[in-house]
Amino acid sequence: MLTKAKQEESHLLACGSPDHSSTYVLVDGQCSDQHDTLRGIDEKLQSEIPLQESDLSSQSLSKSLNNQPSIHGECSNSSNGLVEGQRSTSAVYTSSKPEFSRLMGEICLDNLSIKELHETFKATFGRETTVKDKQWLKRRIAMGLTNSCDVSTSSFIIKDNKLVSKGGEGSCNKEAIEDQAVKPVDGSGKESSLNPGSKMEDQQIVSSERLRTCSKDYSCADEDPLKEQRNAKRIRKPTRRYIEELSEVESKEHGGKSIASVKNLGLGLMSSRSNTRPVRIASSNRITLRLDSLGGSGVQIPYVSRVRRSRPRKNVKALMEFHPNGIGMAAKLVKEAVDVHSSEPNRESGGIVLKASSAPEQIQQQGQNMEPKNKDPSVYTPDDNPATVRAVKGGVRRKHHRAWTLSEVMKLVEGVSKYGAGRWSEIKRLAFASYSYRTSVDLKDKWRNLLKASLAQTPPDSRMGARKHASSVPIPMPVLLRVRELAEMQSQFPPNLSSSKLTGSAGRNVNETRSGYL
DNA sequence: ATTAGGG
DNA sequence: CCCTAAT
Repeated sequence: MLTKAKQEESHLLACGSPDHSSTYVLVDGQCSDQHDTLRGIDEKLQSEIPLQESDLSSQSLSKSLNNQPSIHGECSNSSNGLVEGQRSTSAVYTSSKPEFSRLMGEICLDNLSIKELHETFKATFGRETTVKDKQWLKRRIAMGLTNSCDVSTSSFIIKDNKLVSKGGEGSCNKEAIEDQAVKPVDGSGKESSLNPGSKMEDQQIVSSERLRTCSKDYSCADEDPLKEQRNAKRIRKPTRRYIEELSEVESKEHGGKSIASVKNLGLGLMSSRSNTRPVRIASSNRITLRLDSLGGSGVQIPYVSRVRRSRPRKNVKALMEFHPNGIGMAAKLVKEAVDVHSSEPNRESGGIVLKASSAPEQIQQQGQNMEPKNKDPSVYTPDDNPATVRAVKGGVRRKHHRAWTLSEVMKLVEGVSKYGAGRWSEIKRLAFASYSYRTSVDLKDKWRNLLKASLAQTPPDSRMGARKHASSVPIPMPVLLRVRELAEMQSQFPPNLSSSKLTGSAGRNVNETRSGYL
């Protein structure tokens, strides 16, 4: 067992970058300058390809496209062997990935006309292309869909931005490249230097996870007493909310009032605090109102500038029991809020307040979270910077709403294909280890949306001109198709854990297969 | 602590 | 996204 794990680990390490996420360079109409630049480059690239093909990208390309059939073969062999009695979900899901890639890369794309290729390209990258070269189109699309990152595009992008030539690296660090693609010259060095750390982390997590999975598989015999799920949805009490989602209107009004109410309540405790931390009343609406409705005592609590909520909320609830009296509770809450600020600096709460004191925490945060900001040019948002929280305006939004990147989506899809829909925590820990935002719930939600989209994509282009959906990333249809496929598949073979009482060889194959993508 | 669903 | 209920 242990030795096997060791082997796998080393294999993993040998495979180079564990981050197999895609590196397609997306650009869409929103950034017009880049758009134009890229457009021009498309043509340029077209002619450059032969050259690069000969040296760098030819092997990587062939690796990404041609190598997979072998993996696939190996995989289907193993699964055929063991699918007999008890089905191994792992094996099944794992096999679907290469299948998909091959499908995309060879079957689909090969049969498409140039026009169709153009459409697919547009769907995949969110922009048009004028390139006529069928091969080139197929490759780019396949790349975008396959998550393979070693391609000519990377080197070329960097070249265009006059960045240090990363082209030498056969294995590309996607995040670094993407960062640089967006924010070429300035302080990006900091972030890129941090990347190796994340890579290591990723690897370690993966390998340890693999161990865990393995042992679990062996320990669990087949059990199927509860096989009813999937049919009946979980029934739940008609959910009763504490308070309706605040409307902007309400917020405005309370923004001004809360000051007064605070003063009236004479929470002197605040004034002492206010020396250290600038008062932020505008943003306290939400919590305030919530407390208000909870306590019923009309308490208004400032300072709690949109705290992470998950933690404080618990406390609020607990406190409610013992402090029907609003003031005492309020005091405690304030303290809580302060604690949160100091110990858990995060975008939501931190922002402004932290800016006053010092910034080192932010750096640390960046390092820990390895937030690949602005990975995707096409979904670039101006206030994407965690530190650049919406300051003045009273519109403290929720979690800043990070648009899902195509690469994120694909990671998600891949994760679901590997671990099954529903194992969000697993997917979170593995596929999304480097994305600190994106909670498992986020993943779940996104998957739900993807599913919806994939099922309702029948009318491809009815009316409703292309005005709205340009804002968010247009999910490539192939991906949607895969989503649908996975959904169907998983409804048939519920990812009932245990699933595999694999024989040694089967388990090994599964793991090896998976590492093939890393 | 995680997951499913409703909002 | 957020929130609650269920597990």
